[in-house]
Amino acid sequence: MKKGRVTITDIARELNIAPSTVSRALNNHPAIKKETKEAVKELAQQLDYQPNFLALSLLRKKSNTIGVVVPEITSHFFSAIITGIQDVIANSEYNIMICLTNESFEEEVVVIKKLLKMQVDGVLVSPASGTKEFDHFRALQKNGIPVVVFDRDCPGLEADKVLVDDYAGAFQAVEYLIKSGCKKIAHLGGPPNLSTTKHRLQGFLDALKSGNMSICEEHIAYVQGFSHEDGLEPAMTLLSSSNPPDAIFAMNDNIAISAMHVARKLGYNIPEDISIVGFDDEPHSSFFRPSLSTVWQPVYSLGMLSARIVLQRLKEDDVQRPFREEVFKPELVIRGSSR
Amino acid sequence: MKKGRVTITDIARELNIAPSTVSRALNNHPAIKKETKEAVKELAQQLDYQPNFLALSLLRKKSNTIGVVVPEITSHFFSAIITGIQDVIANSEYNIMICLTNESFEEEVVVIKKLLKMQVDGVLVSPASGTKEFDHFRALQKNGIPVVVFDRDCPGLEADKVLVDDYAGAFQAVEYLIKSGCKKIAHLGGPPNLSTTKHRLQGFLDALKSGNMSICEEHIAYVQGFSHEDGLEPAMTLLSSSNPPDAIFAMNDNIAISAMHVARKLGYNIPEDISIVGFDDEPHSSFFRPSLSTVWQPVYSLGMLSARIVLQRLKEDDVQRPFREEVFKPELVIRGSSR
DNA sequence: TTGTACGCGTTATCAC
DNA sequence: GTGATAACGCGTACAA
Repeated sequence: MKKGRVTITDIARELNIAPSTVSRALNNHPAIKKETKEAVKELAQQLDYQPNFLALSLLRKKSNTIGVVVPEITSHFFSAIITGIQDVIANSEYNIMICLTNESFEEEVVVIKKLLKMQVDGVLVSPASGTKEFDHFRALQKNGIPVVVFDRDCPGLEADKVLVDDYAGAFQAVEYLIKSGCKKIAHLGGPPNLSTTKHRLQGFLDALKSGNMSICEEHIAYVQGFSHEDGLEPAMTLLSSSNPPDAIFAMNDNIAISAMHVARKLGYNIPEDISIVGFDDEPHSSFFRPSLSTVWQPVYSLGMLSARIVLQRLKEDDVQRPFREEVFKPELVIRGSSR
Repeated sequence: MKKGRVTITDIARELNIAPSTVSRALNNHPAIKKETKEAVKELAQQLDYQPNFLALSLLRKKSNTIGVVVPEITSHFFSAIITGIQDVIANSEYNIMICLTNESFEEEVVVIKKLLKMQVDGVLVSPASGTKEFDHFRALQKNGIPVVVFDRDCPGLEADKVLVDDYAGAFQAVEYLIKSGCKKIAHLGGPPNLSTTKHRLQGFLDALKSGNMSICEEHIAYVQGFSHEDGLEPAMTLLSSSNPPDAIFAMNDNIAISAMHVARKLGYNIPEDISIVGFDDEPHSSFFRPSLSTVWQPVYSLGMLSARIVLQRLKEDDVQRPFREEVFKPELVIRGSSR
């Protein structure tokens, strides 16, 4: 009973039986005398015996850990997804290990290597905005580690995927802006490489086309990142031009809020002079004045489903089921920032 | 070279040497022939040998993992702290395991047990709002696991602590409100048990006292949680009473924003009729109209310092240095929601 | 019904 | 300089 934790050997010695018997008793092995079993269990309880997780992991070649790789967690978007993941995993035998890439491809590669070294059993990943190659993910798969991609797609990578129909969300938002009478609709897009950026842009373009509106190149701008600050300059360029738009469909709520901020500074009335629509529906977005129209995404469900898919893969083990691709439908939420 | 990962035994067999020699070569043991060393390293590289983390952990009785326990991560506050922690830990030999308690004492106990079972080497924790006893944390310490408490204090628990001077922050905010001419200052406090709630309340009370203002019980209300929704009803009660306040000092930005929302609905002009000050300085707070006056906290630094302290404890090992208690100073940020 | 022996992958210790 | 051996804690095939 010294410093170290109590092991089955300690219990065995105490009871004058073999460690293996203790092991069997603890694991409810059928062929074990009721009395020994009870004696063992009682002593184990009394000594507060805890099975050694590390030893079990080594023995089973299974760390019971699932890696979760995300660009960042300070936005509500990813933190809500992670909460969904966590709530599912917490009720399983697994633990999750959250890794941040800070939107950097290089850091992502490092993190994946780390997870590989740690022998995680599965990985959930939303790639960094700079990630164009996916060989690091394939390296996981080659080692038998199932990979589930969520929110941001990895084109060409064969894996389970849980995505959002960004195209439909964007299309719906822009279609609504057209119907509400906007004639010059601009788009503040995200980092160009991202699947979400591409799909939302395409939804924007197709909605314009289907509404017989002309597409004006100068009404499309891109932001460098996803924070409020990243939206200020592009919004300013857009709104202070000689041919300003009368509506903005922004990549996300932060950017939309920056645009609102800039628009007001320039003397625009919202929504009278300009309509603004965001994407994500962050909790505080409805508290702005005017409250922000936006596209809601089922973030929590997205996290939960991603986690469930990994757990199922882990259960199947060797069975080779085809990859799943689940696509959630976002929903337009009309509030005060648009006509 | 079948499914399993390549081990030092594989390399040893290939080279007709002993596994222990391979181990020494890989670890740059001084007494080892240059040629064997090079041969081993080359083959290891070629075979993409990865040391087995699990085996090492078992051998060293050290998981190289640090547990991080927080109530939630959807607020910017905790997610920014975690980002700070992660940025420090990422440059060490350790990994972090983030666990959410959802502000529940019961879940917190479960999570701590899990971390104990996983044999984490250290734990960073910010207790749930319902946590009043700390025996589960003491259980960690008894097992030789250093505990660092951050942001929310655990009174009576002997441990390293990284806190914020909530009292000073609150005092400063309320003192400012008094100086700006407010006569009836209300407080929207948090869940009563939390150290942060208590200290901010005390700062509020003492500032009133030092300003020779009377303290009006009906101008103090409490919210159940920290989201926008939690602030609506208490704010409504406060503002629709027969004796409404002309200023509100709120527990955090979310609650302050709810109060602004309610105030506007009731026809108040901000800040002419009522001043509102929050706490936290969330990134979007400056984008509200009027922009929110609030108390800024050095969240990222708080996370970094907490992580550094744990790392140092882990390095010291057996040395019994006295516990540290670091207190960060918050800063009042005056913006448009106050006179 | 229970004990013995072995292996999971690695390193430290003791031989040679 | 290098090889054999033990040990970390556990589960299990095999033997009794």
